[in-house]
Amino acid sequence: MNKPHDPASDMPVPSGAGRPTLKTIAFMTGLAVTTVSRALKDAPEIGEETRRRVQLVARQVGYRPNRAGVRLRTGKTNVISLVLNTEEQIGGFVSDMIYGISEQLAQTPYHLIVTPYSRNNDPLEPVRYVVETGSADGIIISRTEPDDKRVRYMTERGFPFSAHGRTDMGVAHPFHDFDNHAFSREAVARLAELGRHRLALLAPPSALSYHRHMRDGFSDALAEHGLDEVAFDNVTVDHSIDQIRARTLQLMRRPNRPDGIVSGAGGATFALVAGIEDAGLKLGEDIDIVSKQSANLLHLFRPQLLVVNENIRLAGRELARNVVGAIAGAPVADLQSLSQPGPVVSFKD
Amino acid sequence: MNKPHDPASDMPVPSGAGRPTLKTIAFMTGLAVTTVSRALKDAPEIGEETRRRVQLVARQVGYRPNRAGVRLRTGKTNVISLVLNTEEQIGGFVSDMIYGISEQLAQTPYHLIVTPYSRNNDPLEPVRYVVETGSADGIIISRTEPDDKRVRYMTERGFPFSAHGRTDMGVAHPFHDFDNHAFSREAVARLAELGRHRLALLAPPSALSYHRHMRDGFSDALAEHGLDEVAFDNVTVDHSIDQIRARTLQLMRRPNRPDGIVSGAGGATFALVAGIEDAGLKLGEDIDIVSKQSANLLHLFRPQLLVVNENIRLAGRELARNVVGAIAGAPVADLQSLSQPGPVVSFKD
DNA sequence: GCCGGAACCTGTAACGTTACAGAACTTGCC
DNA sequence: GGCAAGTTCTGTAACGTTACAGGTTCCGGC
Repeated sequence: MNKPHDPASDMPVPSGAGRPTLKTIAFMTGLAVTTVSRALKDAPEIGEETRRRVQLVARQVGYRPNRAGVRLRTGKTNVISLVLNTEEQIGGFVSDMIYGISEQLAQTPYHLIVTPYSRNNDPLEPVRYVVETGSADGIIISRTEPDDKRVRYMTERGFPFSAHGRTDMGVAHPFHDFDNHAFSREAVARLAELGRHRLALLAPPSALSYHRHMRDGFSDALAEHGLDEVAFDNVTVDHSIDQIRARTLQLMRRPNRPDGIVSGAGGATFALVAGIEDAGLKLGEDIDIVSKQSANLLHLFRPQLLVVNENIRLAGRELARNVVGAIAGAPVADLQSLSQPGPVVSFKD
Repeated sequence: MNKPHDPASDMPVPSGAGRPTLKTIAFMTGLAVTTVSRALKDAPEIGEETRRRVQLVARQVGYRPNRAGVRLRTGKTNVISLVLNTEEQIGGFVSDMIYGISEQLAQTPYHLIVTPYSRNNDPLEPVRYVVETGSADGIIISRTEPDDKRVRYMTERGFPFSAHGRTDMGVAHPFHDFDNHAFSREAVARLAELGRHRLALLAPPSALSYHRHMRDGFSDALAEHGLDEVAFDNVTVDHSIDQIRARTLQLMRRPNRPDGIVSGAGGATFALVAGIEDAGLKLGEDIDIVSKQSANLLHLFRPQLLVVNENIRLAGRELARNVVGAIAGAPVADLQSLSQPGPVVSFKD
């Protein structure tokens, strides 16, 4: 009666609306959908002429693979998730990070999706969500801890990720980090050079990995130069401006106040300086500060500040590169990088 | 011979690996996949008990709809795209924006994806990409222009979006904006109050919508208070720190230099102050500045600064709310909001 | 007893893609 | 001439979901 699968009879291609699919190209070239699919990804079993023909047509009609189709079939999402604490510190840290990641991903099929969590939530929660629902192929985390639940979770499951910061838990994993040990060593060395003797450190929260790095560099350099430490550990760079300012004021009123401070974050340094000036002391005379910064503002704030720049955009690029590498199965050793601090910069004319 | 579709024989459910799908729940409840799908979305033609049973099982096994499946079938992506210029100005504007959007989207099925473009690219390009590939259900744009190609493009195609900033092209569309007209009026009023007579405006780039708003508010208030304007239009808040600083120095060296400045952005104010001080002038004595800011840093920078806060996180929330509303088909009039500036804040003790 | 309709459920197909198993045709070799 | 192997293409099925078109059961009314 009726031949099954008469290709002309079952109207394989929608009238012209919508964007082109493999079916559209198959219809135009007279080939099977499978062939088209393969021709577009340069599979070996496709004839040279066919391949060229298909790719030409695909380009002409502006074919773009349907992400949902690919994702459903292959499980590959072509998405990288950046997991962020939405109450992160002052100073525009995150913008640069995102720009860096975007920059790097622009040349790949990956999209960047932002997965937030708030401070009161478990940082593992968003990671678990992404892994369990398979909503991304890889994750970028920050605020890494020495013994990090998220790193353990993803490592155990073989889920590709990259961490902003190292861990200390005996697992090799992709990361990018700034060498905070070198930073605080350099900072102390500079303060020693300036004849400062009693130094304090405004460090990151002790839960985070780079707390140790910065603190160790600080201590090592103190010993090396024979300087004294003034304890300043009731506050971190993550505290609010008002808290840092108030605690700094307290500190500066103590009889054995520091004459040099190393600050781990540019935003915090604003508050630090305010506290110092609240105490009636003068930057560059009574005390010197070496501060890390990611935005280029401190030299305008007080030209007496000594500054070390941290390039967060670069970190974003590296992290994106690493997580893409991890997805592609590159060896972990190739996916780890440490960014060295530049020189301590002075602006005193 | 063999009965077709013996439900027991064709192993409908994978052995236990992977996460649960509708099929899993269908198998567990003994219902059809269709029924399960409907029960989960509270369709009317499902029996009360069945609905409860299905929902219970779904909750127990931690069912989450496969986004790719939904997307492929319905075309709905459950994604909002934030289109960003990756070379945006100093000051961490974007972080807060993203936090605000995330916050708002957290209570919805929407994910946030960041779609970047660099300055040399056409701003329409990423928008076209998202619309053409259907990679999001809605878009948030910023840096809105009075006659905005992107707004026109999306409006013509009926693609849901929300703009950070208004347009002036005779189309009603969702937006959130800060009332920059009110800001500059207030700012001028305050400077008038302080006895300042010759004012300059550090405005946003003239291509952007809020340039006009801020400039008009400025001019209106000048007229109202009988003050003079000192031209300062060879530089905008988007210029680099060094450029703003240098041009400010030039400005302040002119014989008819201003004794009051209104600054449209916190980051630019840093450079502005630097330029003023380069000229040997003193803030609060020779000149007063009223500046908008989104990060809370200016009062630490110079307590003499007068400040108006702009809540970018709020803007993010509003924009997210608006674009979700637009997707849901809410009337445009409900998707427009204007944020009023707070009072001019002073920190001189 | 039969019909109409409500209430509730099922089966099929399709979204766009790719894995897999073949099919058709060519070529080389004995 | 026949057959194995290679080359290049095709067809089917499946990923998980929902739209749509039924199907079955039950009940009330005449």
